Amino acid sequence: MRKTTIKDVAKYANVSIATVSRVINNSPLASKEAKKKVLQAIRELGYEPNALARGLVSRKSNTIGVLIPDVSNPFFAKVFRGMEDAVHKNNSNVFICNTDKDKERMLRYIKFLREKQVEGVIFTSEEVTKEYYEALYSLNVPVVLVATEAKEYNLPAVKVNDYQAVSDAIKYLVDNGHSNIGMISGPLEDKIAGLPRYEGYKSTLMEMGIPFNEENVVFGDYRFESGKKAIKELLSKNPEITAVFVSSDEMAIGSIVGACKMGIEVPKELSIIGYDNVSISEMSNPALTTIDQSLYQMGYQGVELLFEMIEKQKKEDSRICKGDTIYIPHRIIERESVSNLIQLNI
Amino acid sequence: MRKTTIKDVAKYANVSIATVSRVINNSPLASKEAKKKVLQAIRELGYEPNALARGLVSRKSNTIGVLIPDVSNPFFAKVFRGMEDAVHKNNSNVFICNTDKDKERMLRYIKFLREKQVEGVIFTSEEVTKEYYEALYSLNVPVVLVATEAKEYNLPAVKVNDYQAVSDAIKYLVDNGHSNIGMISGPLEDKIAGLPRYEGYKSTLMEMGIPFNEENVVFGDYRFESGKKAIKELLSKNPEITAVFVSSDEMAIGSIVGACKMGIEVPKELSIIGYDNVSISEMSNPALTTIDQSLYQMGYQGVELLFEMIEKQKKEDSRICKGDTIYIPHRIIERESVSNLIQLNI
DNA sequence: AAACTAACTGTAAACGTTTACAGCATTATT
DNA sequence: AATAATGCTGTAAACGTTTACAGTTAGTTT
Repeated sequence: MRKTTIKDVAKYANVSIATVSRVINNSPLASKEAKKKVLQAIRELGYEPNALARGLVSRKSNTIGVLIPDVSNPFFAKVFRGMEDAVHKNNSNVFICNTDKDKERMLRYIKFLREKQVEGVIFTSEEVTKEYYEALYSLNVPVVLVATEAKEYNLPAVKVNDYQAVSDAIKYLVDNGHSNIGMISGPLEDKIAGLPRYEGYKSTLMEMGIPFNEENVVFGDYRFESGKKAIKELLSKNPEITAVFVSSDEMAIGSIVGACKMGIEVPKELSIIGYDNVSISEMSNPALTTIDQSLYQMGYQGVELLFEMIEKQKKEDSRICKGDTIYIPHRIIERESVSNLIQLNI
Repeated sequence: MRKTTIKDVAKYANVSIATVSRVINNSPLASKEAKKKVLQAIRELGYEPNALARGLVSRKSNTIGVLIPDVSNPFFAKVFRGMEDAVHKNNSNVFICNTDKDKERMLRYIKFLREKQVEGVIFTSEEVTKEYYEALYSLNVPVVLVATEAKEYNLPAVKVNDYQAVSDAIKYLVDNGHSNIGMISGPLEDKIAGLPRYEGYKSTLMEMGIPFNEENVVFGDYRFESGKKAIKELLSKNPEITAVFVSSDEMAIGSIVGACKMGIEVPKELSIIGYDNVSISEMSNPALTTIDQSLYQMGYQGVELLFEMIEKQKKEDSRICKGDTIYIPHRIIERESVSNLIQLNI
């Protein structure tokens, strides 16, 4: 059963296909009368233009691609939701690609996006390796990085300043009277969210006149279970710790649960501050004090930037799409998992 | 900058575009020699076929649409992840549409999917109203329902049997010695997840010889905050309750937190069982005992079914796509939020 | 009344593919 | 030796749009 085409509409309305096309795209070249006839025909036949054909001749697919590790992870889910809303505000669509941080999947998807003639792509939360950069470059469309950056390639990016955010978190703990501060970090090989946070922790401690001690940091993989394990390890290495900065909310909640199983009460005996402000952080018991990354906004803004670049590229017909990193604001969300030692001592 | 096309490849390899096309689609009509020349040319020119043009002539977009309330909700995120994996296993792509349970958005998206020539659509977790059904029907492609059903329209669906699942949950509580069992339900106007679960609760209670009491059920909206509020309301109406079935995990975790704030210990003084087995249910404290819906599998299977139907429709050239509801298995995940009264009494 | 303009309309070419069809060697069959 | 079959190739039409261009009509200016 063939779908209704522009030809059918033209015949039905007794005009040429050019006129129909003009009406659809409401060009000023169509007369009132023609418009009326055509609109009527469209309604009666239930016509809907074929985006494939449109895209082919206009060279516009109205589609962008999003490369993201895993939408089922609450962190990415939130970021993606922001992206999606921005995409639809711009009357466009999005192909989503879960890469699982797998090289082959990533490369396959990039190829795929090319075939689909996407007009831009968002690359989320992974390190931009040389191989990835080349694949992206060959796409020949604007690329925006979200929750990651790649200064060496000069790609535009939207993220929070991790170093600064962690630094603020540590200062907050110190302001609350803590000086024996531990950390549960992501892996240091992770150049995006691992290393910079670790360094933020280390430098800020030193800046505040607190000696840095390697024993006070333990590593995890950002997930719940690893937080549960890590807190035990940390506390067994140094039971004197009164507060710990944890590199992700999920892992932080793991630490709370882990501490609880050890009979340690949060925040009375141990303060915990997380990172991300993912929705589950309000649901933990006690509710998690954390660094808000405005994930939704990060996604939204990344896509907005992408559309600006697409617009710009179209005008200038330039091939190269460079840009700086835009740092979006972060802030501390005070909930229940950090106690104020100073107040307590008064 | 024009992209490399099949013509460029043909010229470069000194063959006709038909031959190039044959090689790309590895048709047996291409000779070994031609294949070699063409492949070489493709590699050197970095050619990638244009999916828009392909789709136009072959009338295949290799794309399906997913209508889903909100991917940033962990429930849907998990379901969607299953869908996405199934889609990519079938060498296809997916347009995702967050409807926010908003009628206008839904209708707009359906129109949209039609323009994009999707070959099938997944409709998730909402009631199929007459208006929606008609919009979907006009798409003229197979539709599969996931986490919802619509017997009156005979649409194929994949979901768990809510009534049975709730019934099992109640029996489980009874088996653990509870007889004063409350419920935090979704709204009864919700024909998909509200009413059936409420009825499962009511009937099973009666079946087990426990009188049903309207006072023992309180309503929420499945979200955390409403669970927190609801448990207070429930307990104030009837402090004798020893266990409560809560219609979603998020709301159940809210109840745990709410109870805790009231100084009531879960599960020692109050048992709570949830519904969904969303990833955060392992992260609550105590970890939540719940009914597993295999969300990932639900999404995966829904998409698999959709592809089968697309295949079938292509062969039979039939317009109508009817089907039964496939109930996928559910099971009780025993964690820490339900206590066994019988064991305790021994 | 001729020439020009304005406001619209239709024809046809393009977009980048797939594929039916016809054609041409080459080999196999009579 | 003529015919048939096989294996491959290229030409051209189609897919459903957009849009440059030429054409038509009616109204305005001279």
